[in-house]
Amino acid sequence: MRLLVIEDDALIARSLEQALSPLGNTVEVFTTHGEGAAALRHDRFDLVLLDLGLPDGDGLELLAALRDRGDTTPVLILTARDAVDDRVSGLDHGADDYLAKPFSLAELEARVRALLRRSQQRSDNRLRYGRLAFDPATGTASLDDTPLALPRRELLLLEGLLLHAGSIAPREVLERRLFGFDEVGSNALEVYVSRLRKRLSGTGLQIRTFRGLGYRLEDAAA
Amino acid sequence: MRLLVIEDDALIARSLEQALSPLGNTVEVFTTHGEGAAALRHDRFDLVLLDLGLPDGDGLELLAALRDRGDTTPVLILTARDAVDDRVSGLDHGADDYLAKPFSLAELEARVRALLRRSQQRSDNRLRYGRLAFDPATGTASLDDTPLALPRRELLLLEGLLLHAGSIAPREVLERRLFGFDEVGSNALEVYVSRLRKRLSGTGLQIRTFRGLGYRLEDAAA
DNA sequence: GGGAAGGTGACAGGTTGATGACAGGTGGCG
DNA sequence: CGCCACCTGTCATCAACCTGTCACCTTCCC
Repeated sequence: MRLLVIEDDALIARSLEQALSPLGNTVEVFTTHGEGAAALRHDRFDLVLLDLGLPDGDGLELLAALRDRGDTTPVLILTARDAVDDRVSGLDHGADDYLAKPFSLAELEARVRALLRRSQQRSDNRLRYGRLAFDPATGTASLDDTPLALPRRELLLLEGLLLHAGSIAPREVLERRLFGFDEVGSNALEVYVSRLRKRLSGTGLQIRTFRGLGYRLEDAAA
Repeated sequence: MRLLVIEDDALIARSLEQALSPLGNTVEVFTTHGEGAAALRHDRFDLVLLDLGLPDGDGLELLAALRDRGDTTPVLILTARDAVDDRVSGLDHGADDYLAKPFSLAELEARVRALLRRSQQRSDNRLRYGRLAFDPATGTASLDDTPLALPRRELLLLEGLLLHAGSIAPREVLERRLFGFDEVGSNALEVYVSRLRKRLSGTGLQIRTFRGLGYRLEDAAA
């Protein structure tokens, strides 16, 4: 798989490269939109990781131009945490998924795998675990294919748990996912865990606590 | 840096030692695969120089066993002749590089430096011992790559033991690590050793007491 | 045997996580 | 605007777990 990373922060670019290369991918890095656009015109990639917030231009234009040419290469957008607008307009402009900084490498890998899988087999990139699924494209969770109406925070929590499906989602990661850097001043995370637990009761799924570490989504049957 | 040399030819072993020690490394030499394997089970090295053609066993098996344990210590293979087969299967079995005898010391040094640099840069300064690993970056311990939920004090103790992997961790060092200068007024260390032992039971690892000295983490199999 | 070092079960007190309740906020709708 | 339903973060309270201590036992060594 050939991946193209368009990201100006050398540190982030490097960690992306180091995370994705071991999965058997060739990773190409460019630090400006101009270079990235040129690469996309002359070359074929299986996935593009695009940072919108680069100094030299509008990432959305790059994306729009790509789609106008009929190029359907999957694009995963990287945005700063609070830029919800970016995310939405990114998806509008034809992005396939988004990732808010800061993100964990596990999260990144999960998304990249999902996108690559989809582009290979035309299957969807929904995150699944047991009877649960989460579709990043529409931002909706579902249980047995029937949509779940979850409040925003609980949705974020569920998504965070699904991204770490099978392993423990660290407290800090979940906290950052729900509250960003807003430094919520109490046991808010526990509250949302509790609320989500209540909703999951009867679904055969449960959230297990790992003291000092975090939480893990589990099949109650196990 | 700690280097392990497994090589039966005393002359070669000596010249390896003499070439590598001046670079600031501690070099341990063993002349059989059996001894080398034992050393690798009980101790942590930054690099292993492994001669495949030893009379007492198959070096590839040693290498395979090492990787099966999840040990990613860099291994540089030495082979007698320009045996391409050995080289290929060595790399297949998880070796990081290969050197054919006879080799120049300059070449050896260059390869060793490259491997050490790479392993350092891997920012993977996890401590390992057998199936156990501890990542100082996240402050988490794991067994076979699944995180262990350990209370703080037991985690500190485990970390202390891993820091001295292969050798005896002195009592006072461990006490200082667990309790700082708080001068705990009883047999608290023994209590935590006992608790950690209980948790390690069934993992194939054990904590052995050295009266008047301290404790050492050991592979129960040995 | 006797003394010293270490091992371990039990316990009180502290800390972390879980959960119900509540007040303020937000957005829809007349 | 006023009402209502619902989402959010905080707190009080409770449960689970961690921590250090002690008592008493085992092991080692003379």
